[in-house]
Amino acid sequence: MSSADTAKIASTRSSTNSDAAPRERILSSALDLFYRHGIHAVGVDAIAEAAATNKMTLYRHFDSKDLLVAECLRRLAAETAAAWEENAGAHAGDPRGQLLGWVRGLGAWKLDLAERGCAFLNTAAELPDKDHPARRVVEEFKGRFRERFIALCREAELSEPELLADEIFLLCEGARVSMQSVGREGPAKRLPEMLQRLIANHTKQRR
Amino acid sequence: MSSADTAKIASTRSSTNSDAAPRERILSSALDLFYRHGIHAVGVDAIAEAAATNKMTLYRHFDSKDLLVAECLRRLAAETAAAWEENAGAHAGDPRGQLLGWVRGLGAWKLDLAERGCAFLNTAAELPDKDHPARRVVEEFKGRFRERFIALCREAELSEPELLADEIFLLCEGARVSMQSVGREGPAKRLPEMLQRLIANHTKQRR
DNA sequence: ATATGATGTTACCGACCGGTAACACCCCAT
DNA sequence: ATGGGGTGTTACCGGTCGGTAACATCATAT
Repeated sequence: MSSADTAKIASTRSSTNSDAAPRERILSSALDLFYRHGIHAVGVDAIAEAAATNKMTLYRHFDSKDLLVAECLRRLAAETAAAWEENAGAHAGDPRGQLLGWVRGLGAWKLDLAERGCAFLNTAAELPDKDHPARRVVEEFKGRFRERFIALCREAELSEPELLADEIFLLCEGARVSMQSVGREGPAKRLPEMLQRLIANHTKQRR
Repeated sequence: MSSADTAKIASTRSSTNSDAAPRERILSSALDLFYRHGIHAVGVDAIAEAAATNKMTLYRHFDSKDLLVAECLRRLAAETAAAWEENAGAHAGDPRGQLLGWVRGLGAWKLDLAERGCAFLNTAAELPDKDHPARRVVEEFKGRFRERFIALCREAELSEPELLADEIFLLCEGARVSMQSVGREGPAKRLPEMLQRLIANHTKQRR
């Protein structure tokens, strides 16, 4: 189909994540390659090579490529959840602070290294099959993400918490996904500003 | 990789778009299949079969699958542009009416048949190569989309038109893309409400 | 030292996919 | 009728990909 795909895939495996267990190397390499090149475009051989191992050990740890994809997303979801918890810990008992902290973190770095958009949404775009193991991870992750916003908006006693949370959710989703179409300097650049204003508008009574 | 893919692809080619020129049938069939199953998952044979023709005539009209994908998106972009023009005509000289009209149209049907999200964004997710012919179509389309919002917000003399337009843009993008992760009954359901309020907030002077 | 488990190596299979060649066909204009 | 252009049919090629088999190797624990 396209030009040389596989040739230029195995690139940045350099020093990151060496001397870890093969399973971990495979997971992180796969996550990286899937994100940068897409799932269909990355073969298991390329993953194994990037992880400094081989296809056999890959299949000893993962039953199939599909399950590997799902496992990658589970790992990414866990990392994101950990970031959430960390942010929650930094603003314990202060839901509004948590919300604003998350917004600040979004602008600081989350979006800068998201040139290829959201890994979960990209996966959903590539795997339309509702029964694919990775799809369930995507849906569960995004669902939890949304619920977390709702809970936070409620706890912060902002007005119309559900509507506000969903608006925040959509803005975040749009920002990540827009990286790939209108670029880093596009609308996503002003996301923190939008979110801060939005939250301010829902502070105190009504608007 | 997955289970039987190709088997259940050629399904709904029934009565739609018969008796048209082969090129048109191929384009609309390809657009439909690409959207529902993803680009990588749909082979040219499946497209030809869905278009009630064969692979040879497909390749007589399109030099490669990649160019077919790009042409499909060009067609979709043209259709969307036509819808814009139609909406503009219905509210001639009334930019605010155009904006609200578009918002209303969004809630009415645009999102209902977008179960697989945005075709442009899905394509970008599947084709990370910046030089792919389809990517250019995606970027150009989304860029124009954004600019249209900006122009409309300016003409409607809303406050902070650029920021508002980008917020509308991100909300729309988020809504479409969220169809695939949190479903039709998720945040996207309240998109029109969000947009109307947002526009109202930027009407008159300041907030 | 030796047994055991995890890892590396090579080769291979079957399936699918994008793309092409060669040829038969059919419709329509002259 | 007789072209000729667009279309259908079949068969094929080269390459890639997911997944497996069989065997060699290495490290560690007892």
